[in-house]
Amino acid sequence: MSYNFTNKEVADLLHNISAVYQIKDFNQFQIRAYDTAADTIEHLNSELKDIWETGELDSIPGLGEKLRAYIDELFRTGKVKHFEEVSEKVPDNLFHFLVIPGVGPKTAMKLAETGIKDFHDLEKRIKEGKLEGAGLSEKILANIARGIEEYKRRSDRILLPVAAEIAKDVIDHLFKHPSVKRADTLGSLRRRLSTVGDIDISAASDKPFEVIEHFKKTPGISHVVEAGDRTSTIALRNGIRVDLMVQPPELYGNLLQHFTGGKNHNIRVRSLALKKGYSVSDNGTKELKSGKLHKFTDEEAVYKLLEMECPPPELREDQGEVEAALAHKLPNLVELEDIKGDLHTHSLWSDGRASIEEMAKEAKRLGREYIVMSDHSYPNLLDFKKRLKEIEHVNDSVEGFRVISGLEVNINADMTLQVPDEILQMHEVILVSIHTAFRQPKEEMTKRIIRALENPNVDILSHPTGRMLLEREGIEADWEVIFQKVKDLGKTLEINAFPNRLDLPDNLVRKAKEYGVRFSIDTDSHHINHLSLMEYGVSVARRGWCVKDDIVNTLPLAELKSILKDVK
DNA sequence: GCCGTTTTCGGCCCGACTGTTTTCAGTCG
Repeated sequence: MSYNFTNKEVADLLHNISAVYQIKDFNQFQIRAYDTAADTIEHLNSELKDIWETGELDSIPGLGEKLRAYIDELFRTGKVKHFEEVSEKVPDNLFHFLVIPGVGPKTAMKLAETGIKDFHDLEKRIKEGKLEGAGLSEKILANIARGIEEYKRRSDRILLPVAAEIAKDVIDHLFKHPSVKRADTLGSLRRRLSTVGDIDISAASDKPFEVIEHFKKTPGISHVVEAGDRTSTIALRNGIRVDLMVQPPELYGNLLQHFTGGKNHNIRVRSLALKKGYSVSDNGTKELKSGKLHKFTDEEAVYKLLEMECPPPELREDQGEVEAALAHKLPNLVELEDIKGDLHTHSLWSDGRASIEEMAKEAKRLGREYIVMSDHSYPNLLDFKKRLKEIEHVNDSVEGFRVISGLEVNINADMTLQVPDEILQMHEVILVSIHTAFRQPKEEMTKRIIRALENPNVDILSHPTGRMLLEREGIEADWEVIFQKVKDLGKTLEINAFPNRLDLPDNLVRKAKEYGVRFSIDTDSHHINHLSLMEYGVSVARRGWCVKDDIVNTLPLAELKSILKDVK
């Protein structure tokens, strides 16, 4: 008998206990321990419950004796006595208010003590001016009101390419100020996470105040959230927040280093620096003994002073990259330029919006050597032979480029494939994927995928989890069993580059790589414009620590044939 | 509450901005 909690639920619980501790003015380092543990659990590669079941909780950094015992108690009994005791006199509704930007535990407590029931009640009372005497000044109340508006408008997170596009516009605007010498993305956008919350931007300039003033005039701005001497936050009309940090050019490397890494990466690096006698911040690296300040124009130098390699931004999550950088053993990650072809594309023959020839020409223009034309295998709609003829024809007419015949075949809910083997055998590359019955139980789903992989005609498992970012969760399956099977059968796992998929997700890519699995990075293009989305799949692969050799479509056509045997 | 090549106690990353604070608390990243 045990109770189920997702990683997110456990993380939220620990964050809530941290809030309770903050209200009670507990030791700040205890508070931090809860938040650190929560963050670690939220970003775990595997389900915490699975790790608990195999008795390996002690493999998780940041979980000591006490937190491990609490988590054990949680999974066994469904609750934690200590958590209940410590939150006994804390009103539950407090936690509703923590989602409002600018409202932390202390403010939330004041609101809860005033007898406000929930978010909507709060909104109503502020509008009606009924919150005087709550121990909150007018300015604070106005700030909360604005926070509520912002929270309501804020699309939770945005897709990576959307964020990248907005950031590009902001950076273009910044460069219109003559004093701006350099400008880049920072934070989760620079680390290329699949989805991004806030957009962080850096600028190098000797006139930070002027640049902040210029930033306040960014096109599309709704209002200025805050503005200081060299940092500022604005909210755009679409509800997205943009942070700007400015440093003079000689400190630009320090700035990039400080605001690129994830929280845990930064803590690791700065702790390490302290042991070596340095205090690291965006204002320079200070030698503690002499007080000497090292200023760096480039961030590589910050790491070099600490006798480390400079980890690529995508790796700065404290997932082993600090150790690798210290040992000078960072992987040489795959790059967009390494990609030679695209193994998953669609045309007018299924749900694509361009002909095979148009797709081939555009792919060639982008420098690719080949594509797999993998239309859906609609069994009653597709004239397979006629389509193969057309592929042949395009191969004759588009010179120096190869269209490989393929199909994307549904794995039916009953574990059969959408079309019979004789159809599969007519094609050079077969991708399989789940498009229906996403909510099957884990065991059944795992068996369903493995059955499909065991078909000797099948080459690639496409968008394996079926997730749609910001829309729906992926399927539940025993991924480690599947990865082992993919490896044993010599099949390929797809990293789907389409922006709302990015599937496999980066954490599972890393896990699959441990099993020695090889990957393809494919755009799943349905339009010629989609063919250039490859870079987002490459970002996922890089976040999963993939090098060139892990990716089959870095191979030129001649060598690809050694892996995809039916390719002529 | 966690952690260890200064180890089982005594430390724990660093800084910006806002409010009303004349030295600091709260929030955020």
